[in-house]
Amino acid sequence: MNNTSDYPLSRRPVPATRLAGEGTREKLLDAAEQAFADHGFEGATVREICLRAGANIAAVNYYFGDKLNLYTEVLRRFARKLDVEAALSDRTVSPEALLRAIIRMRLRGMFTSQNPDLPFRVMMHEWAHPTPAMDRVLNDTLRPLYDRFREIVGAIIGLPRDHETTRLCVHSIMGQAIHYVQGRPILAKLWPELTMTPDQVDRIADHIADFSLAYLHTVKSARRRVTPDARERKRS
Amino acid sequence: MNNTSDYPLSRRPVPATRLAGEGTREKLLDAAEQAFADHGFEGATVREICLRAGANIAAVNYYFGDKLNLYTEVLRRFARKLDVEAALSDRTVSPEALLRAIIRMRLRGMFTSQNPDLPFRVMMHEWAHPTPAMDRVLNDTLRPLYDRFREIVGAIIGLPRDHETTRLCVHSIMGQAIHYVQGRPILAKLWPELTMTPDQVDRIADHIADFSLAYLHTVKSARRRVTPDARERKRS
DNA sequence: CAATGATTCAAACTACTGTTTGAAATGAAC
DNA sequence: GTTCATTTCAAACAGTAGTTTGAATCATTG
Repeated sequence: MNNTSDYPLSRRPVPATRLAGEGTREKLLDAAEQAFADHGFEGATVREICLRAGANIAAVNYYFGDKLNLYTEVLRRFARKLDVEAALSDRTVSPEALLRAIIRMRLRGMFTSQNPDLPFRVMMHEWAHPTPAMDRVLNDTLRPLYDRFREIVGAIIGLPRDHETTRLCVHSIMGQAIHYVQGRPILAKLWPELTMTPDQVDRIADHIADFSLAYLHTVKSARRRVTPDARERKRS
Repeated sequence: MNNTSDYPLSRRPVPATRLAGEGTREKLLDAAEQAFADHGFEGATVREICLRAGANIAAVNYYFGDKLNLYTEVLRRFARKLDVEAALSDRTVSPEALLRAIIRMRLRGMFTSQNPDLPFRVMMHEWAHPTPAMDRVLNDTLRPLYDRFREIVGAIIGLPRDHETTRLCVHSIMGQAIHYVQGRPILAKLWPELTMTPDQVDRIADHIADFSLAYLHTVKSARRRVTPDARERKRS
């Protein structure tokens, strides 16, 4: 009764013959992706998800046990798509170019793909209102990306990825990008011309890269001017 | 029935003698501030607010008609505190110093004041999940601050406040600061050492100022190198 | 003191949430 | 065609939300 981890009891044997069944399970996941991306975990309702999936209200509990398990499954599916982030593994280009490419890719995924970047939108909800399902995804998916991103930025400024300056820079960049997602509703009112056309999105991405690299290069050259291993400048 | 704007029907005459009554109304507002700052509009419950105010569950409806009106009133009260932003009006110091002071003040208010900056925290919830009450506050309170901030940044880079570059820079700065508020729960897991001590908060504020001014000064000098009125650089 | 209006209170009401239930439909295997 | 587990379904359940109600309390006024 307490154990929720192994839910689809009836589905465990996988009786080698199910077509319609697997269909609604998949449809539920698709509908749930959309709903959770739109309204977050608490905002999305099981009824809405089932309605959009063309399934009965009891379908969620039948296939996933409860809403949280469905949500966890959605996060897991997202994780599989996210973690094979092609650009993040490419070590042949300069870290500066990599940084620019990552920023652009993220923003494009958010605003210009035919159906917007659902994984990222769900993450944004988590960012503001974390759920119990977050811990696992955080460690499995988000942290590797975060660590890799710190390495890239660290490479640009010539500091280890654990250095406070590196982390502050990483969060400055993340903050800029996330801002356009998190604050979209209010941004639209504060800046009506911001319609997020593909052109505009690319310009925003370039701006964030330019804006950030200006400081990163400052740190880099400041470090060059001092003797290496002298890490106690900063915080004048 | 439809009109919700003039609710306290029974309170309109203000019969010149009410002490206990005004007391609970004020207590409700105080409790609501805290609750809305903690959980946002939807997350906060009327029952919790009344409990914290030591009032009956019906008190909210008696004094404010409904939850949304109470919330609007809270936002209005915040507006009165926010809009006389001392630092924002000071035009004697350099815009750079002003920018730095504003960033520091905001972050300090968020993380180190004895009771944290409730207005700002409520705004952060609005930022992610806007409510119908937002429109009025947006125009009355947030937009003037936003416009003034654009002027300050515009003064630094020598561009009008409506220029796209100015706006992009403004949002880059806002994004950085908001990031530490919005993403606090997840930041705490991604970066456990970030305990937001007063020292650390000041260091973050300085970093955001340094990070941003690096680019702003780039734009300024880039504009100096070209003939004035030539606005069509940028977006190489 | 009686009366009047403002305020408080406990309880119920309505609506919505996630969840459970038990019967009905489905479809493959014998 | 019967059997059997899987899947679907409508309905109800339990819990919580905001809101309403009508009587009880209180304070002030005539």
